[in-house]
Amino acid sequence: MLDLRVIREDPDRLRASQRARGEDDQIVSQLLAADEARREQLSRFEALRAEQKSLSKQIPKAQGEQKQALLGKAKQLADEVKQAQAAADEAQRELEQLAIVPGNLVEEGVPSGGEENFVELRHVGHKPQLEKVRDHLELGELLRAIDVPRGAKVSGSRFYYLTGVGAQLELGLLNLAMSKAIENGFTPVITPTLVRPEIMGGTGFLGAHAEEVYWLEADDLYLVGTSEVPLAGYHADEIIDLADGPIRYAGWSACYRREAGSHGRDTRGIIRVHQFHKVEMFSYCREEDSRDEHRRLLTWEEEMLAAVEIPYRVIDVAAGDLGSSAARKFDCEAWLPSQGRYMEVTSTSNCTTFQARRLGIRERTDNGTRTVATLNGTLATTRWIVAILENHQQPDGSVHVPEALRPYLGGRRLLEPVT
RNA sequence: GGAGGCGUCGCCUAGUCCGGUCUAUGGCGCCCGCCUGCUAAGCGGGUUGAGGGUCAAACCUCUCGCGGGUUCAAAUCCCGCCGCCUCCGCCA
Repeated sequence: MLDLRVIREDPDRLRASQRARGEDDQIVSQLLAADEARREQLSRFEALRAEQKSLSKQIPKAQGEQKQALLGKAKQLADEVKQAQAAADEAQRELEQLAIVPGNLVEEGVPSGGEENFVELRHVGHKPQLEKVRDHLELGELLRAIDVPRGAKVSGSRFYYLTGVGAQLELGLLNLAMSKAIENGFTPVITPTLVRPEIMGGTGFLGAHAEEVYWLEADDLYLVGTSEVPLAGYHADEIIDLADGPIRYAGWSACYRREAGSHGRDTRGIIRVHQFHKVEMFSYCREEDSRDEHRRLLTWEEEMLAAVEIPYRVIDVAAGDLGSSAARKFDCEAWLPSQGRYMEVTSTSNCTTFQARRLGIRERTDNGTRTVATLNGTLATTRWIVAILENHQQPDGSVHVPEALRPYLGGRRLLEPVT
């Protein structure tokens, strides 16, 4: 949700932001009108209510006929107050419904356009020179690391088992990510993965992409698609202290996605699955610090990619592909030898105050409180195994283990096919 | 799953039975000022948050876990929900 003050004071900025996203800027005028209407209804209600209050004070003192007269008057006034309140509530609701429509104000410098209009910022690492390329699933099966048929048997399509070195690789990768996060000052957190509707909605995941989210009807709980959700909810309705700098959490969780709109995409292997694990960085900071914090999150992501020796590129995601809550988003995409393309492995978003406003996360200032900024970024996920297997494959189907992961794989430098 | 108890402005707490004088009491902590060689103590004032309003104030509305209801009037009565605690049952 946007700050209404921004809309009042600088509607043109919101119009420009809407256009950059490729969305309608008419909404801005509608918002201003709704805001004005709400203000009128509210002041009418407040005036009536004040009158009612003073009348209520006179009643217990009055006697006999005078009291009866006051009671009659009060009763009439009570009806008016109720009507005025209903009108004010309605105006408020209308405003809120409009206010959730526009996405976050796009940060300056974001490329405009849609999904394909991203800007490549840099390429890092070297693509492997391979004569014969096996894809991650073939390699995973040779290593007895990935078992898709049994995943499908037990749970359906887009489910899988990680077995043997596959399970070790996953645990190692996530542990490495956690260790690095802790070194960088993050507090490690294992989060709930079932959350209430307010939290899911407050984080912005029940908007356009509600279809992506699993919902447990019997309990009215949602399965999170990322620990960003419970980490954003962690300080919901709290006033936090940012005097000593950003508050940083590294969340470890299972993630669940319905992948409802992606039939036929990435159907092979474990690139796009319903359940995976992720270590997610999450920062709370002051709005004016959020740009710097965003760059730091990106740096930490790149350090992690360097640690597992994967070639990647960094892209600056275009305005139309930001999703509603991000003001800017950088993705790191790993090279995928089997497909000759890049695949998203991290994504870091600066949500500025967009999420925190809905969730009521503020800090104290000299005159009152104000909404903080939230940011998130991926540190490692199950999908990384795809990039690790493919980029480190050897001609015989074995896989080189990046040095940083060796401690988690019994010191092994090479994973070899099981015969 | 069963039974009972609880939720008040940072923390603790009075108020809830019996609706109006609650504009929510007191203490602790914190902030400002006064006083006192320093410290401690003492004295006076302030101290939930949100939305309006103002140059700034004053001031107005909402806020006693959340939502609804009854009433001229709700912290107080009624209903629903959420959370916490105790005991019992079940369970990794």
